Amino acid sequence: MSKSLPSRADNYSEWYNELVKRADLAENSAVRGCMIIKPYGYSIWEKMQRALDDMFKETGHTNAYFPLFIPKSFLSKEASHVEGFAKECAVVTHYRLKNDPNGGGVIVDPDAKLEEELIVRPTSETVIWSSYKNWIQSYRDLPLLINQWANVVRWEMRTRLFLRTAEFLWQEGHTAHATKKEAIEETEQMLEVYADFAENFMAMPVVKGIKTANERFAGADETYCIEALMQDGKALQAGTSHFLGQNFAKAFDVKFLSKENQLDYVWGTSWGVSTRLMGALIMAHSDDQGLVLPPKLAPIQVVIVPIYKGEEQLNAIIEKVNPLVKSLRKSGVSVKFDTSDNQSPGFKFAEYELKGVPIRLAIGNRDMENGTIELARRDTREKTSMAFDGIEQVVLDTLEDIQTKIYAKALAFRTEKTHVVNTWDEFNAKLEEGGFISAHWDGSSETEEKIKELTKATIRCIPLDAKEEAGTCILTGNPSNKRVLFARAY
RNA sequence: CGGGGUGUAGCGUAGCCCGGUAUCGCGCUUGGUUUGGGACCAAGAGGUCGUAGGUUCGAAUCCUGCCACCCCGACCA
Repeated sequence: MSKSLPSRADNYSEWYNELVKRADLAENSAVRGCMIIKPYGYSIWEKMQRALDDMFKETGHTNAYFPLFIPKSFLSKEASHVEGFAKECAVVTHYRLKNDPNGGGVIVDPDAKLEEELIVRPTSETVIWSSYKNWIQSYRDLPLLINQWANVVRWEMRTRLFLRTAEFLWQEGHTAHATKKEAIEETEQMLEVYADFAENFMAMPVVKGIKTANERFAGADETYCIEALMQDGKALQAGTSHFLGQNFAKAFDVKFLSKENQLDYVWGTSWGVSTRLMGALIMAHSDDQGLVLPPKLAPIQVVIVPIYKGEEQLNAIIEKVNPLVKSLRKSGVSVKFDTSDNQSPGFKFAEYELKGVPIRLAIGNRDMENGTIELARRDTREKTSMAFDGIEQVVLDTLEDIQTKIYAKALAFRTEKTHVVNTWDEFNAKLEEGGFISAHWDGSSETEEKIKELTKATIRCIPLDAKEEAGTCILTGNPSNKRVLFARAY
């Protein structure tokens, strides 16, 4: 294994792949397209889960669990939904294996064919709505606010660790409401939750917007999304929140009796974020030295590396550092004091930088004599020698500062890479530079398709904060009343 | 699924054109010396050369099929 990572400038995707593996986040599995999330990677995901789950609970949702398998018939109930997912579903056809009578290990027992094939869920709207039918009779049963943490399978052609895998972990919220207004409010509320999480925990700025009809979720009336910009100038859809209208209620016959004794279909939403956020997190901040993790999601926030000659010095350092470790932990900081002696300090420095540990403290004999300790921050790679006394407060402040600074840096990058263009030539020129392009579009699917065909750029979203502004479509010259955001995307 | 490429120890590789049972580095084990930015010395362990078949006295090497992975397209969170 060579020591340094491929650089982002040389080969961005190779840099990404190598980083995921070297930082011990994940690796490919024996099954094509599936990934093994390793302990270090999983602990980041767990931190994301915890934060999101708390936010879901605060907004009134509860968790439940629905099965992995979906009867094939369920999937055909909502027409556009099937169309969207049919091409990428894994199907269970048999329930038993047997020994090959010809000797070659086990084979599928042809006598064990299922009467109705089962689909491995690509998403759970159908199973969940078939249950909601039994759970909802009256307006008093509404709203129904449920979330589940689960794995889903979408048989993708080309996969990349975290960004697109055949099986991935996610959460999917599925809610049912008495009124359209309330369902839309829920959809918008969850989009806000996602944006809040992305910005305040992941330190990743996002654009909130709605998808065009082409990019909409299969079965939704409206898809809201958060879009982030990666360091290579490509956009990444980081989360979606769908207003389902009455589509699934009609498909699964979910009706309720209102206060006015009127029978009506319920209104639905669904919303999800996945382990793809891990990919977003990696690409948003990391550099050629390795991961850069926001303190709020870093499994190890502070690592302490002792530098010593002989056991006596090590013991003195341990004695000095232990109280610091204890008090930092008491303040809720996750600390690793790495006293292992099978690696040199230099190796440890490089290793913890690769893993994105926000703060490194190094203490050696020199510091012991001077009453100092060295603090290195991962985001800027600055090292400062400072007084040992009072270091705890400095660490706490620095963690907050890193969280703020990496957000500011990512935001500055996005601002710099967001181009407002008015002509087709400008559009193409800026597209090559990468980034978001804010331009007028005539609102037709044909034009959107045409632009995609010509440039590989898609409309990421119509930003929620887009101003009313008269203009002409970048391609057709037809009138437009607001700008949309284009980019090449993951 | 189309076009291109690659499969040799845990990882990265040499050898392949020109057939004779595998090279080097990292990592690993043991012992010693080290430790302020990826330490050094010594001794070890580890390989049915992706897989199935063919040619041959003999195949990592030549031929054919298959599989996997990577890059570029079509599809997607």
